[in-house]
Amino acid sequence: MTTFRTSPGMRDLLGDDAARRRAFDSAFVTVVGAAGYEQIVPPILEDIGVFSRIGEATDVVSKEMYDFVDRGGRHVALRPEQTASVCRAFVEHRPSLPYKAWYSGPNFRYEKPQRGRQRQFDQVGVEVLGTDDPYADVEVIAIGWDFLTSLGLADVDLVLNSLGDPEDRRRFSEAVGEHLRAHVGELSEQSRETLERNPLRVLDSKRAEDAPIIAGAPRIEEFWSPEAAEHFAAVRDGLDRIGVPWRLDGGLVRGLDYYRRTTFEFRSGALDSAQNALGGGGRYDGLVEDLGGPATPGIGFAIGVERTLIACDVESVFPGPAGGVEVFVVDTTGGSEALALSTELRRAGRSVDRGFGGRSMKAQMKAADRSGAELALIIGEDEAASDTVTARFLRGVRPQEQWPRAETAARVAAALAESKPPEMTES
RNA sequence: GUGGGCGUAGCUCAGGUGGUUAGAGCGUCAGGUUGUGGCCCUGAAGGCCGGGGGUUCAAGUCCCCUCGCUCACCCCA
Repeated sequence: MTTFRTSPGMRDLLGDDAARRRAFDSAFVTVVGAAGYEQIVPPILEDIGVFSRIGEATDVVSKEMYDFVDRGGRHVALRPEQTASVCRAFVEHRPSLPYKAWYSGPNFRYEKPQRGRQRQFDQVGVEVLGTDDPYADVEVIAIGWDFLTSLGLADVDLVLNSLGDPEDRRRFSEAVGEHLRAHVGELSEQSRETLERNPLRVLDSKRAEDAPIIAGAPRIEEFWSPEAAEHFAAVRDGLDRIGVPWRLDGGLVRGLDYYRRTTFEFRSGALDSAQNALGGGGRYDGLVEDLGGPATPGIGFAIGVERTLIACDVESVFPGPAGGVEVFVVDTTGGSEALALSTELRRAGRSVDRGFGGRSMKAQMKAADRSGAELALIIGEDEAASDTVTARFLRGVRPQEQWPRAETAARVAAALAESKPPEMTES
């Protein structure tokens, strides 16, 4: 018999891992919901043209796309990221401005898998379309920062840069290319290859032999237009105003071609430097137009879920919820009593589990213990005959009691209310 | 895509230079307690040793191929 396992770079999330993933989402929703963002759920599959606009020169588009021709002859692809999809949806539906949206879901890139780099990976993110206000940049960055902080992460750096306007970026790229080609003999082999494809990305190199040449390279700020410089100054002032710490890095060049002006990255000191980016984003004022829409400015970020959870593990924060039920029903009369009682309690709003298969009381009690339940409700021959249940308290010293069957739901409610600490009231 | 390391029970791992029925801890199940979990004790189930081929009287162990994971590079979240 052949067995199957997950495809390379894809994995199952069970039990606690799935619960943690859900809690991660919910922490994100708390932050973006508080800022007036609405959810968008674009399809996972799009016409490949949607993603080509990310940049034909990028690896993400040129080498890593999961694309195929469907039965109708359409050339489609699984999304490698979601910004392009959101912009396509924006053009298709034209929501009112500014359009502030958040998303959470899987993306696909055909790469060699590694820890913190899956072929199917989840991202959460936000996009703001329709305003070029620098304080929109600040809001977006602050949301990312506050979200990571809310998870308990402490060892995170916000790295900031501005690529200027498209013309600035083009001139800068040219000047950098010129400089690097003048020193091509001193560059590392990898950087020489990168130079051919995208000179700016050489600035990202962390190899020691490249450092002196990079240090002597032209600096981006010399190429900023007055407008771009002013925009970036406002972004930095805004971050200072709300106490989000940042660090300038003129070498920050993100992987996708559509960025202009503000770019940023959240880096974790808890991860290896090769994969220390938890997420990042920037301004992409031309993308909506590239997708056939009206000239519309945009800014957003995406945060990698798996990688961020690894950082949480290293920092020992965000363990995720414990799970479990409140009540476990033990039935040694054959199971129909547990069926009836657990259904009744569930309909009354309690979380209840029970055993199957008519196992011994000892086995059922073990299961009750493992279920995490506060309370075990036991129905044996005696209880069935006397129309009662035995309530056994699993987490404390309270002795077990016998309750009239008809009062069970009310008694359970009272017992659970007593064992829980009083709810804190929001001020 | 390139190179290194590693694949033994559900999980974490032992298994010098090849040598009968492949082990431990944890977990699971059952019993010790003929109606009571956690602690303790006893027992059981559970592996074609990632897959295929080769060398050998004999392969978990050596060789080749392959798949997967992992690390580095590349790239990126």
